[in-house]
Amino acid sequence: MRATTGSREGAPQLRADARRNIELILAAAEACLARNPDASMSDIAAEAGLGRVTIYGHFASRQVLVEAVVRRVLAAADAALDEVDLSGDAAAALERLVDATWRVTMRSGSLLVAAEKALPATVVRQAHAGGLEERVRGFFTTAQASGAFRSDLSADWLMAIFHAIVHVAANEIDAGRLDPDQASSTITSTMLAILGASPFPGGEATPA
Amino acid sequence: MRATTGSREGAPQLRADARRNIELILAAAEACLARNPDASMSDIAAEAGLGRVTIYGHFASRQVLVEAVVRRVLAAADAALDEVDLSGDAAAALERLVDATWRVTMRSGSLLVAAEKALPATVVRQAHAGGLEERVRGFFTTAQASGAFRSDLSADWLMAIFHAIVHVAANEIDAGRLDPDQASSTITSTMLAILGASPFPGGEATPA
DNA sequence: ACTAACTCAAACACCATTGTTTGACTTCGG
DNA sequence: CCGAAGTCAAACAATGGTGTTTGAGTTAGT
Repeated sequence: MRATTGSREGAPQLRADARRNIELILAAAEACLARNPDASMSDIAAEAGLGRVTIYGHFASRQVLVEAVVRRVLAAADAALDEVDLSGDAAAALERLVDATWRVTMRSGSLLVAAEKALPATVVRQAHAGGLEERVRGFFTTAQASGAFRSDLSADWLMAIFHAIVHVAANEIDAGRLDPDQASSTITSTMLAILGASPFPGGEATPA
Repeated sequence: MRATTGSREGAPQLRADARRNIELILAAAEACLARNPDASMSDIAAEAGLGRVTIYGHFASRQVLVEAVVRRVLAAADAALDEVDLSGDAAAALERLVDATWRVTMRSGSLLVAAEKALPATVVRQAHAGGLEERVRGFFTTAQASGAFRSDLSADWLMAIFHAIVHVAANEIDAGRLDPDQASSTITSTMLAILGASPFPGGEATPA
């Protein structure tokens, strides 16, 4: 091996199987860490069907690997959320946002926990800040400014609550107390209540 | 030492300093684990100002110690919440409940994480179930039945959201994005919105 | 004051993990 | 088909945790 890059640099021209294995490793690491943030390199290697040493051939350390996985997942999330139409009726836009966020979160699982444990914490926040957070915060603030959402709770607080509720839904499903099919609508309903907005026509049922 | 009990059993009649040290250990473990769920026995011993071996003299293993701490904290929480008057106006009762819960949570920190990592998970849920959860769930269900809170979200979901929001508040304070003095009122305001209830007279400001 | 209870530092065995090296083996690419 | 690139099992050192033993020192209780 030349330099245990793990990312693109000059142009080492990796062989085809090497590139394929890097992909396997990243996918395996993503799956393992989503299940258990403390997954070891052996676990990941086994999941990838490769030798543990092979991983070190491409990623210099566990930290480097975790960082690569986090970047990858966050990039995918960013791309997925970029597709979401946040214009038009705020309540309808929120439902679309929740749907997309929910799908993304299902894939990531406890990966964020692994990240915050193995990374300097500045890396995690910086990676989140680039695009992802800004997009959601922008949606909340403009909807607040237009009067569609209440303004007495800060956009930061709303974002934090939003993320937390999504995670709660995942936990509740895991505990068997929430039907997976109802997760998205339950999250939307809860968020709409917090935001002080009426459900859009055809959306959630209004309480008596 | 006789039997490394850690709890009451027959009646070994511990000496005064032993009893005092057990108290020190439990307090130190509570503080350490609240800070870092992975705190080692050495960390805890240092925090208590005792030798590591002394801990093993009273608690047979790390798991036993963590379990004891969890029980202790949960008992204290249960006692604190037992003091709360949950009768009368539902919104006012909620504010009292939030206040008490917030105070309790401030002390526990990430201890619950430590518990779920070191304990068989059945122990944790069982310990929670005894009194604590039942009291809160009971409050939600009766308030829902009386029409004070919306009924289209399950009491389980509401409880989970409640706990999550309290934790979010702690994190946001930690990140410097939330004023500690406003935490309790922000939580109350958010929960009232979710519950579809109007703030009680003299409570939170209503959004336009 | 005397004894039993308790504490504690040091050293031990044990285990899981990370990260490295070696040398034989397999596969890609020209 | 041949050489370079890549893989991998085995073995290695280093680290850091848990749990135990020992033996000497300290403290409580009577």
